[in-house]
Amino acid sequence: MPPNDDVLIKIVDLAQREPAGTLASSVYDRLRGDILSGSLPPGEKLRTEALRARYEVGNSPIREALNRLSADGLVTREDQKGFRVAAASRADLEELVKTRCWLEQIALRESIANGDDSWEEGLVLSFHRLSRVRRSSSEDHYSVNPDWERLHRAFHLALLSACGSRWLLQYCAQLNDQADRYRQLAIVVSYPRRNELDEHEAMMKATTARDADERDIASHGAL
Amino acid sequence: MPPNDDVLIKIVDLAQREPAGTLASSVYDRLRGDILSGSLPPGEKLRTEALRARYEVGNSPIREALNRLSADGLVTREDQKGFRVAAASRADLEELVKTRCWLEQIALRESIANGDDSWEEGLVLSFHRLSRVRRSSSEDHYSVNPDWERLHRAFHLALLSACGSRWLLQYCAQLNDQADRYRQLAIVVSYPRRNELDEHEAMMKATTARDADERDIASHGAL
DNA sequence: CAATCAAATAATTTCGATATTTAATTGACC
DNA sequence: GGTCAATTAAATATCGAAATTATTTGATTG
Repeated sequence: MPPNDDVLIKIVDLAQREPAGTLASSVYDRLRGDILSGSLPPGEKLRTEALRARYEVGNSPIREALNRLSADGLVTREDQKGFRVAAASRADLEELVKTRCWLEQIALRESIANGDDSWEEGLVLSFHRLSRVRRSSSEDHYSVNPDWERLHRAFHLALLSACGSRWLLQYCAQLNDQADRYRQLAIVVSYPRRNELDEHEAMMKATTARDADERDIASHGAL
Repeated sequence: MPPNDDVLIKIVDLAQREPAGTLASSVYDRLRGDILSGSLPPGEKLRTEALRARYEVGNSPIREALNRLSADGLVTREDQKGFRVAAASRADLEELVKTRCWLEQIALRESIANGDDSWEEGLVLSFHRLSRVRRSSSEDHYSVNPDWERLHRAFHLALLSACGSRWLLQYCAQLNDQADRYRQLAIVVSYPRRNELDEHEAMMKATTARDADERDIASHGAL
């Protein structure tokens, strides 16, 4: 079983996403982005009609996207009552952070134990890409830089990509999404102040050195 | 935050499922059952037309069900190429078992640490219900007993239901589904020979006694 | 005979409209 | 004035057909 290469390639290439081949997938991507960025706030009712207007497609693709997102946990669905953006609360966030810690700890441990050369290469590559873009797309005030967000996500998943379980990897990705959303929701009030670039470099170096005891790696960016 | 009660009630009432309120949900349930039971084998192409005939509904509910199932990992989707029942392989099974161990270990540990009285009650109730139905619906040869399957699933999830993370719980449920499928796929060749009733009772007693060291609990039924 | 290209066929995806269900509003009655 | 029932309005869920895309078939050519 050599899933490492497959997974790695997939993860690394998460960095530059290909255009969606179908309307439903395109709507899925855009809707997902709008939820993660917070431009569709938690609890917001997602009416077919409004979304049709927003994304300029028929109702079938909308409905398909919503169904996928509801299985992802970004949208809630109630039979005969339609869809809403998933709620957000302090309690949910605590649950989320806790779970993310549990799972990423395992994934990182296994990744370090099993990672091969191509994993390390992917790691270095991901880091390099991440280090070349700015956190904010503006200089003075913070405004979300989509490139950075994508590369940041790719870097984190590259770390875990050799854990040997597609299931675990997928779950970590899902929890990452959720955490991203909370970060976006919170970010308007606190412009990031840490030196994240250095943090990321340290993470990479510690990891490639197989230094599993840097356990706070997993908790980095837990909001 | 008291999510325990909500979750518990939800888990316990997984035992008797309510009728689906919408066609799409009904198709989702039936299709899911047919995949888990193996009557739709791994890799099988899922053509809209064939499913329309099989479940006697229109196009839209089928498609919605398939989209949800694909996010659940029971169905694979490729843009412009339709849907298939998720593949099954020895390698996948090993990955699955490994992941299930990791996650259930955490969930059980946390459940034992956090579980309250109502959790224990739910556990006893689930066990009682499970103990009153037979593994096989026939006496001499094995044939799947849907009641047992449902109650078995509910019992396992009741064990983990106090883990304090809906995410983790959902992941465990998902992995349980996958394992169920593999069990069904394998079961034709090996009629179960263990005394599962006793096993389950031991699991319950060890757990309510807060005996976290019975670590092989988590690996029970790992196929 | 193998390979390539084009037409025909089949399957997926999408749309517009209809039927059903839920939510809101009105109006009567206590 | 408030509550409940009936009616209206809105939204969801579903259908059947049209449009787009993949696959197969068959003919032609090197």
